[in-house]
Amino acid sequence: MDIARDLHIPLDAEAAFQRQRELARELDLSSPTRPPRLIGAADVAYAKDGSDEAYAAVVVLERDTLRVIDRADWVGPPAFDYLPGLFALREAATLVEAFKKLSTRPDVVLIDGHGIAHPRRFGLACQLGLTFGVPTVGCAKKRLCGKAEPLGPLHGSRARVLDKGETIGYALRTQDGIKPVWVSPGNGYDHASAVDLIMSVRGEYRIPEPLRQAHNASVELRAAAVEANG
DNA sequence: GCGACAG
DNA sequence: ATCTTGTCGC
Repeated sequence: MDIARDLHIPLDAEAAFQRQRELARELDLSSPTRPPRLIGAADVAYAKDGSDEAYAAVVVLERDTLRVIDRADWVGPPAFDYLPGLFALREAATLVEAFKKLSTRPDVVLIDGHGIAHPRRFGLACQLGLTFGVPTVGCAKKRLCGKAEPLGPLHGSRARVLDKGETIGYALRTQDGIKPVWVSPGNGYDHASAVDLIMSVRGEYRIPEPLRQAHNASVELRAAAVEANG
């Protein structure tokens, strides 16, 4: 799967900000044309010691069974230090390499981070959506920007996230009495479809099952590397 | 000027 | 993200 498009994101922070604003205009935020059957998810773990090593994992699950049917990974150094709002500079390249090794083409990929719920409306999920050429949805564990309206205590409760008068995403309760996750379109999705998708694969934990599997895969990848080396 | 700040 | 110490609950 080597259809990765080069977005030409500069490594200079200010130039990268500007490029994010440009690329945000290319996003397709309409509802997906067909219901997804194969759900991908991507996550990255990092070395516990100081070594500059990233462990990227992408998995593909069948939506009906929530079973993993494909996985791919990549290990190597991240290109950039983490900076809020420039998360993709650090994480995107590693996930692209893993994604290219996938033998299956998912209908949508869940990303551990924000989509348009981002200061310049171009979070990691947006960048990967354009790069992969596959629809993406962002599902973050914490808010980056904007303000959420109050939401109910039960699973399925949701509240708009507003930033500068604009709806940029939803806080979504995936389980009763558990902290919400933060859902926003990456590319090829609208708000309502993104929230519906997360609810349809929420599984039994706060983190939706595909992302939980991707997280496990990246952590296991790191464990295997420690096993092999030092 | 003072916080806030995906992973 | 990762580390850290203890605590609460199934």
